[in-house]
Amino acid sequence: MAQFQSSLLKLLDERGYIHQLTDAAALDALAAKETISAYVGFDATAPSLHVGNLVSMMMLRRLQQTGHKPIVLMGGGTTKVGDPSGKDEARKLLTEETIAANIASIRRNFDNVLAFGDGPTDALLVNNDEWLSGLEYISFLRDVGRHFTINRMLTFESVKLRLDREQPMTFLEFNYMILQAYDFLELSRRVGCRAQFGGSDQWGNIVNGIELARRIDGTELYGVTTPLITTADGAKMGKTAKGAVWLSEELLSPYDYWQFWRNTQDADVGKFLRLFTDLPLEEIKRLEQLQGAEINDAKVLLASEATAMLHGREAADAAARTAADTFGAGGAGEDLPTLSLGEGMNIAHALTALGFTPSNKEAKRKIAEGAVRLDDVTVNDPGLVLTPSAEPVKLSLGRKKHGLLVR
RNA sequence: GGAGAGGUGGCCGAGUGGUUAAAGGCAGCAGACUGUAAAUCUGCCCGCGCAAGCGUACGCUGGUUCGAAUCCAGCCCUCUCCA
Repeated sequence: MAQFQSSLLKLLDERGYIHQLTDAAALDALAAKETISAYVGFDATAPSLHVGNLVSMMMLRRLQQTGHKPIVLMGGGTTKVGDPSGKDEARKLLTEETIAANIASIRRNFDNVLAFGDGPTDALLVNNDEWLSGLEYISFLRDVGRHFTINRMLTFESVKLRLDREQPMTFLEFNYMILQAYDFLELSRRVGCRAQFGGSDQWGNIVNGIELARRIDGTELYGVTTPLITTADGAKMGKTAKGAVWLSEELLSPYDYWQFWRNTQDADVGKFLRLFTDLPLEEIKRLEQLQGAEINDAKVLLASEATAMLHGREAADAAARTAADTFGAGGAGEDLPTLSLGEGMNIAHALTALGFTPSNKEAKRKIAEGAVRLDDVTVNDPGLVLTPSAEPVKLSLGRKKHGLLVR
């Protein structure tokens, strides 16, 4: 493993963020010498980022921690075009209003992760729509388009995949990678951005940008990609059956977010602590070596630190307290999801309303299996009608899903 | 353009007239064991309904039949080979 001089690359390296870098020595020297700025591009297709984006977000945080300037690039313009990779069919195009609303709410995902402002190392948020929408076709083709060969573009994974399957790929989408490369050039011109970070799937796009800037402006730019973060059993991290693990609390409550981290596998604890918390490495080393039930302490710490970074210390503490009350003491914490019974409600409907079961049918099955409890007493009657009581009642499905029924 | 093969539940994949809400696997959920872990074993796994029952479902549209995922016709899409 390379020995880095700059605190930035040292930190990224020892915490496990680095998969590939373009010119390691030069970037290292540059980061050791001066304050640099680097960016990560994010899609604006949804109103929130998810855990899959977290590694890149953390890279920006590390950048700021080591005295550099992070740039969050929102793909307002590129989202209008649609990334051809990922899904194998063309995405539906979003309206400008939706994109703007998405960007505004994604910005809040960063509230506690980065410090924004006007200072030299304060984070900056830019929208590539600023420069992409104003592009003039002919001059863009002459200045930028001539640096891309179709031959090369056709070899890109995202393109090849489509063509191999004979799925249509529109000219619009085909331009996506050029626009992404152009972003890097534009950011280097506008704010002197020197590096781009991204997932390993972004390697091609990053290299395109670096090459483009070298050819047009003669500027040296750098790229760093992160490894694909998988769980110990090989699954892509953050993908659950219910979909993405969202970062915004409107889509996933801080309590559920805390639970997501709390349920990390033993084998992943060290890796995740390094990537997703600011805990010192010596402590992480100690924590990941805990054996048996003791490693649960490390998971609690992981959950609380990760939640605090996103939702604030207060929300993290509340989630931790609720978990301790519910799982440790066998009681019920105040942070559990609650359901208002109103006039009374069938128990199966309540389970579905809380999101514990996908359908009433499934809820009844779970009751038949003996998995449903009211204040820790197993429920046997699938037709049970719940009536509101003064005191909240705890409704549980299995070991992990708990909710409060209130009047 | 020609010839062949095929489109089945979240995914893979069996099924070629009735007992088929559709084998099996994966994923998922629950139970046991544990540590809110992993592994393992067991159960569940379209929806509505307290229930009886009802509604949807095997690419699309129509047809044959008491009865169709299964047969027929047309259409759409995919794959392989030839031009």
